Amino acid sequence: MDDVFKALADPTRRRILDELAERDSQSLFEICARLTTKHGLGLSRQGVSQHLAVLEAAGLVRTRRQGRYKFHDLDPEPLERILNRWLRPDMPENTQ
Amino acid sequence: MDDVFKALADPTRRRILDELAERDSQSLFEICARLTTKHGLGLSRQGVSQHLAVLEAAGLVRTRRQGRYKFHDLDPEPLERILNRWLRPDMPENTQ
DNA sequence: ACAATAGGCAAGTAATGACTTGCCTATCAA
DNA sequence: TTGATAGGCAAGTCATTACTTGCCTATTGT
Repeated sequence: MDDVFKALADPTRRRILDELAERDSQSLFEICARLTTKHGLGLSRQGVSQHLAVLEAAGLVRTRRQGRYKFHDLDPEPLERILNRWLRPDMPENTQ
Repeated sequence: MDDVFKALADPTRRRILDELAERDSQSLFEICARLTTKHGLGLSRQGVSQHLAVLEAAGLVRTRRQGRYKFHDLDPEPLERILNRWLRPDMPENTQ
């Protein structure tokens, strides 16, 4: 749980989630290109790679290797669990 | 919006939100006491005060002065807007 | 009035995090 | 098999942030 909040704390990572929400299964270079063109973010490939690693560690992004490509997909499941922590106080199993 | 994510990034601040979700209208000293006793967190009064300021700036906590006391209340509204960002992609006004 | 209580302000420190650069590995196409 | 493409690893820098300490203001009880 801690990892999810920390992952969401950075605005660039939130942009990446936006990007993956809009179009699934993008490679690292695709994400790089879109961040610079669509969102005007100019940061190095390695910068984006590190952000993706954080998102993956938090369970917000799932990856699959295919040849020399690595595709990234959004997984919104951890967000739903967050939601239940303070918004649905009636449920018993909020032990995060 | 940015402030909300940054506020949620810190585990101590999340504990404070937990505490306020459990019992509303606590003063700074009450929150300090509960953090140390219930959650085993040992940090200074000023530390807690700064955390509360961050939460208040993010709109997650509302305060009201009453004599020499300042009471704190949880406001979950920003959380709802945050989570709609990736969980409900159908809604048009997700421009956060 | 005075001491105790509740809280605020500001500066300093130590740790965390974002980002870059340089180099290395793996896959594919010619 | 060689060159180009996709990605990974590791160290270094710079900014942010969490936390403390010391001192100051305001309210309350005796």
